[in-house]
Amino acid sequence: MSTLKNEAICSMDTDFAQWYTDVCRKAELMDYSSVKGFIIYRPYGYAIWENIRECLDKKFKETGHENVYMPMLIPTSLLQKEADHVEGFAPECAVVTKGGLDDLEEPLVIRPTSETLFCEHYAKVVNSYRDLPKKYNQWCSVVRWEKTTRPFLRGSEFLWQEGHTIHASEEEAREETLRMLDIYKTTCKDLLALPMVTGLKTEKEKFAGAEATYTIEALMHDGKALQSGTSHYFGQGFAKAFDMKFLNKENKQEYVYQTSWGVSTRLIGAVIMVHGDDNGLVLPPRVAPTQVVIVPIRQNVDGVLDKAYEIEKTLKEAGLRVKVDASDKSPGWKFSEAEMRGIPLRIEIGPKDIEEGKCVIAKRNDGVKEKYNLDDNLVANINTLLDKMHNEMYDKALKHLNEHMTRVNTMEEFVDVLENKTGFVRAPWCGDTECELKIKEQTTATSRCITDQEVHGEKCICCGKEAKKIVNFAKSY
RNA sequence: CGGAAAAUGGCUUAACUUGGUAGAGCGCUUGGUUCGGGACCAAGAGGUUGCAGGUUCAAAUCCUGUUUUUCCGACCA
Repeated sequence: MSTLKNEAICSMDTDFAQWYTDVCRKAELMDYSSVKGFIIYRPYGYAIWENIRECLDKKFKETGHENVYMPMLIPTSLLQKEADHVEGFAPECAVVTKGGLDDLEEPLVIRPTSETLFCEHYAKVVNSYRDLPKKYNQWCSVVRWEKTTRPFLRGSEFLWQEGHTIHASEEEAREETLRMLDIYKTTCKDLLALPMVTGLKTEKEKFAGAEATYTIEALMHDGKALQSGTSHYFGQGFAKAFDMKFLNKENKQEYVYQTSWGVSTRLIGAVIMVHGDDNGLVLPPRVAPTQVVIVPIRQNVDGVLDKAYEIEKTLKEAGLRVKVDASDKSPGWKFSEAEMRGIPLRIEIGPKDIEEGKCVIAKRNDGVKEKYNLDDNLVANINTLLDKMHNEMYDKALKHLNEHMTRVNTMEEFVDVLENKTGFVRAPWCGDTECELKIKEQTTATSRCITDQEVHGEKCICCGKEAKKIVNFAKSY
């Protein structure tokens, strides 16, 4: 492995925030627009999102969900129907007040999330238990007027999917909430090589209007947590506010049981901050827009480019996403470029290799270079390498997560671990929002999720009262 | 939203303190030689300095406002 450092990218240890920004821009994932918090998703960055979307969309459909599209604008009065919901979202809404040159009768909110729109629609179309469940999803962007913005992690506009389902029973809705949480978790593992910590949010952290919020939390390279997706059980809260009733089997009116769940382009931020290194992005093979880049060496020597294209054709036919870099840059330049963009495998092919009937394949995650025969096994070898890389990346991330998951019993330990070791800190908690706020004030750490660990007489690290839960705390993005 | 810093060809930047024709490196274009970790030669193109005002004979430079970005807090997916 070369020790060459790309000068364009700040090293992670020098300044992690700067490193992150450098990677986003130099890997050409995004660019800034002239409106604060609204970014341009460049082709390479958007392609990652498309791959995430494709994978999830398939799973949503397999589990009986249908895609729909709701309007972007919500009448203010509609957003205000559910008290907790409006209280949670009102401070960060962008509002349209003019149509053409005239003031609007009623201001229209640009959707920060679409619960209210789905509720209004569901209330109209559902009459009987025979109409249930309704399991809709939409892919769209939402707008939340954020004060501090960062590419992919927190934007004023971001791309996401929001699933909204209604059911005839609490049991079925709760099942749905957990099913979608599991789909998120397994997709993160199988597609993005991201291990997730999952659990229930506390009262303070849960979604505005939800009865229960489940979360998937990832641990970034710098020891901070990132909420990467949520799945909510709403009970009948919205149903009552929006009058979503159905006639059940006993011929009685009943309110529907509801869920919603979403993941966003924030997942791209997680991929960058979990897998990346000082040479740039490192993309998990299954989500990488380009899985293999072929770099011809001495490409103007007869037969070299032909061979490169021949390999490309073979790999493409095998369903791999592959590109030949036939630009007239030097090979070294191409290597660096491919590394910066996180392309999983790089095939080097030159006159010497062709003579030997071989090629060199370099792995992005660890830089290991090996020779492979240019024979019928090449595709199989590459697929093996890609799977191996995926597992190595997941295992490395999981190791990092496990090493930064610390159980403590006192406030002193809590502060010490948080400051010196970073990562998730597991601590007993009495269940009081008061204590959560105090912990946040003292340490800047927030509760990320409640674990399912049993409590055996431990005391709350904040107030010393009987603990009710063991909670994962962390500093977070 | 508070505190700090920044904005000059595509990128990194010089000139700003002390006002006087915006300079470089990389990248880009054309031609040629190269090619196993960011190659080289030659000839070109590209900026009026984030935006808006003000001061001045004269503004990248001084003043005011504003927008965007970065970092630190508060808020939040």
